[in-house]
Amino acid sequence: MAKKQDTRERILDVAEKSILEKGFDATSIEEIITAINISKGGFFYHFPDKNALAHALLIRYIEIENQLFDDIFGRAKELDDDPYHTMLIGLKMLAELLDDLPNGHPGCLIASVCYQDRLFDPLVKELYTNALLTWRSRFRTMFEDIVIAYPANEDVNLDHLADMLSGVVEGGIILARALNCPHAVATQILQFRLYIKLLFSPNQKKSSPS
Amino acid sequence: MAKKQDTRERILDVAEKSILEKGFDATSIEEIITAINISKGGFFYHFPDKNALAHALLIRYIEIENQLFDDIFGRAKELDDDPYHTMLIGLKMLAELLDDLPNGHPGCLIASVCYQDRLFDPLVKELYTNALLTWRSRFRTMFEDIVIAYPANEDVNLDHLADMLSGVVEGGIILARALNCPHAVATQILQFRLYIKLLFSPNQKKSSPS
DNA sequence: TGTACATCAGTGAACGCGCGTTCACTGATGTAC
DNA sequence: TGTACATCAGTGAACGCGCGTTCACTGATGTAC
Repeated sequence: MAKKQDTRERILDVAEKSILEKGFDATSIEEIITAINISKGGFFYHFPDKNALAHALLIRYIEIENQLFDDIFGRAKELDDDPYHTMLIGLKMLAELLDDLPNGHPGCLIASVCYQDRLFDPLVKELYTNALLTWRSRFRTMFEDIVIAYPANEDVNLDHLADMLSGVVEGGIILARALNCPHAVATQILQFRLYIKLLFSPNQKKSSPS
Repeated sequence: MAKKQDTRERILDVAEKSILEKGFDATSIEEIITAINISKGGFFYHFPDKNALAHALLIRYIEIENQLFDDIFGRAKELDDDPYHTMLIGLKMLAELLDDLPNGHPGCLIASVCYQDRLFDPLVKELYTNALLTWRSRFRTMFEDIVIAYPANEDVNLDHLADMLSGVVEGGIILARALNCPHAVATQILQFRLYIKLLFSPNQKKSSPS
């Protein structure tokens, strides 16, 4: 039972790594079971079919991501509970954390899967659509708190702003991979942080509408 | 000969569409030739193997993208050759253009391929790394021109800033796909535009260092 | 404590299907003289 | 203008390999009495 969970986790680990490097279809069950030394039957004992693997992988990935956001922005709030500064601290911590990963961020499962969405049943797409909507409302709430004390220097849609964090991370990961530069994720988050800083900065005049 | 180019283009068209939906490995030669009614031999007359297809696809994609940037920012400069305003106009035009596509942006081949990079030979990776570096230097040059007349309100690395345009577009496309919202690409570009606007805006005080 | 049975976490052989690639051939068009 | 030959843009059958999935079986552990 401890062993059951263990084997399952090992399947997920090695599958995730391979999927991020080659995509879902090119990741064969054969290669997964070879890597962790079990038989085909062993794999199908844990997952009814290959699609269930994608499903389980995404659930695990989203959970970890949520935990990470909870931890980071929770800690940021402890350090300074002014909403504007909580956000700036959290973003800096997020950038640092992603920059300190040994081999850089390995890639986002959501991006990988959403560029292959025709391979999966609609349940899988629903899974990551909901995750993105959760993140939108999480960060939107934080921006709403900011706006109360720090009116934005330009008209801005808070949903779009909240989505931008997810978008900048996804884009940063693609830059990191394509440019062979793991630091790109952190530098892009810091660009976003600067945008937030300027947007709600109290010590500048409201600029004229464009 | 007109026909040769025609068949080749039809292969590329249908392959690109499928690759953006399912990924490279899951896109079979069988399905491509069925879609455009040629035989297997017909496919292999145009491409020595499947990898050559990816190569040709990327070359074509990058060329089109370059042309698009030339057109948009060239036109923007015609409208207002002050570098700050050229940039703001170009970004708005880019957002509008991507928003007007009938079914939204179909996806970025570079993102698709870089999330499956173990499938390809190093030449393919080199191709899109170079493309990204080209775009970096293109936009960096534009920002250098801006900075002369409009000193930035915060310290910023112009390479990172230039990369951010590519990153925001990539991230925006992922948001658009994952949220079923084609407009996300445009809204994210407009967020980036607002960042640029604030960063170089002349009518605000320099804020204190963080 | 011993025994019978059930469940868990797999094994390993077999299957049929679809894939990428090869290759001998072909009919239409272009070129040389 | 006619003929011979070359090239172009494919056809279509054949190949072997690896894939996802099924299934009868198994040995270790847990549970009931």
